[in-house]
Amino acid sequence: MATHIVNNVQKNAVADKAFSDLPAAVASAIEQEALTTTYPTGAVLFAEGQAPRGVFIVRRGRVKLSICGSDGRTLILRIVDSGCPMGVAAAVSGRQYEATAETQEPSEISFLRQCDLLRLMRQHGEIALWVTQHISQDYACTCREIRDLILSDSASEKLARLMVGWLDQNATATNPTQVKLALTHEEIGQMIGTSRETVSRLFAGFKKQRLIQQNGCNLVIPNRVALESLITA
Amino acid sequence: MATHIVNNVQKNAVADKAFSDLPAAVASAIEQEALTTTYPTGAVLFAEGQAPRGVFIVRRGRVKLSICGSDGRTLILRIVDSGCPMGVAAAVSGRQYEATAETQEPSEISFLRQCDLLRLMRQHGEIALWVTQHISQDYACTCREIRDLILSDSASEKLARLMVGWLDQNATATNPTQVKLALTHEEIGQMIGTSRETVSRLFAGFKKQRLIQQNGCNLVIPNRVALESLITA
DNA sequence: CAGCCTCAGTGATTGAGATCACACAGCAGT
DNA sequence: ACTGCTGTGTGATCTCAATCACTGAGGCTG
Repeated sequence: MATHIVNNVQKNAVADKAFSDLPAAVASAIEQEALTTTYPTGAVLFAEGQAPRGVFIVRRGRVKLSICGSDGRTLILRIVDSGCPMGVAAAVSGRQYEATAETQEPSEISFLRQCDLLRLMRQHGEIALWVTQHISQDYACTCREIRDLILSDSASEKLARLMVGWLDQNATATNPTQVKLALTHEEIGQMIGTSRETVSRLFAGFKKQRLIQQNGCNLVIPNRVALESLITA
Repeated sequence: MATHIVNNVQKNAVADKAFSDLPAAVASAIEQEALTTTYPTGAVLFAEGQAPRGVFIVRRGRVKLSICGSDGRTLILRIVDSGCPMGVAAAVSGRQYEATAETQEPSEISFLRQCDLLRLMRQHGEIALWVTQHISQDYACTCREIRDLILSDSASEKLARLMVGWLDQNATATNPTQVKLALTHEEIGQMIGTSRETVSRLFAGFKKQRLIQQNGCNLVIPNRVALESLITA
């Protein structure tokens, strides 16, 4: 019973976060239309190239957004967590999904059908604006991604960049120098566009240089500035 | 006199193209608010990192959209031509411009202030939708860009991809196997993320393999299929 | 416990492309 | 003609990371 209550509290908190920038009435309009489901790890919500069916909103869990080349190589665009909608651009434009969304852990996902989304957008200007701002956010994020992949051809710079990004996300945590490492070396490689082996070697190198320490899945970055100095170099 | 008339005709045609998906009344609402100016080659309309001032719409000419790394290297996202709005995402979200826009030839550009754009979006649902679809189009385009840069680490594959893209844009031309080469090798390198010298060498190689012929700024691609075979390879 | 996964660490080799360093062609201006 | 300037073509060298090929470490299941 206790856990049940806790779950409800969490759900509401997440809902607030998801639609925090919308009037409550409008948010509940979305809530009514959306269908929420629980997925296991590794579930594919939608795949690159599919015709859009609607928008998925992460309520709980983490989802990996990636694109892949014909040669099978994968690039992870970003990891999406609670409160973020996915596939908005595709749903609005009718163009095919630009990426593949796959759950990284058991996740609770809300789904809003394309036609319902468009209708809601027409009815409520605020929703249209909300959608637009989320797309432009995704766009900006993708531009940063592309920049980080190009402006640094040294793999160590890319890794340093990624880690600094982790620190930024962690700014509010109790221990801001520590991040939970929820990705395999392979996945890290897919985020920065290098091979798994290179990531292994870079980790070893960073440890030797005392830039990072690792115990289990906890990554400690004692000296952020030192890491940042790798970036401009 | 004759040339003057021709110019007017072109302008109208362009305007039609720009707002072809909007009701005429709404399009003219935009026209009224927008301020059209002529820029020389090399003018910077807005730069990466600047606070957004509004949307720029290309009426005539071509504009280069690029992002650049701290080390000075540049990546050209795309070349924008008549009818396309630029900086929409930034104007809508209030986030800084994600790229730099620079004219590649003398160009006529309309400018719509951010506040006017937002007001128009609120007043006319169609404009909001139009904006949203343009952003999602930019997003999709950027995703393709990122894919093409990653899924091929051989430079020749990237160049082949780029050229096939040129052919696609040229589908309607009188001679569909011929494209006008309006970019320097340096710029081509910036589009596919390689050095100028590599582009030179690749061109030489392609000519030797009879994949392309070049006289002046005309590029003839006699055998599209052969070029495409480089891509999956 | 043995067998079988997935991850991680590390050496050896290799190759593609960056970089440096030229030479040259075309074109504008004084 | 002389001087710049910008864009191009090409050789020589070098460096970084991909790739191949292992060895282990830990976790799960039968």
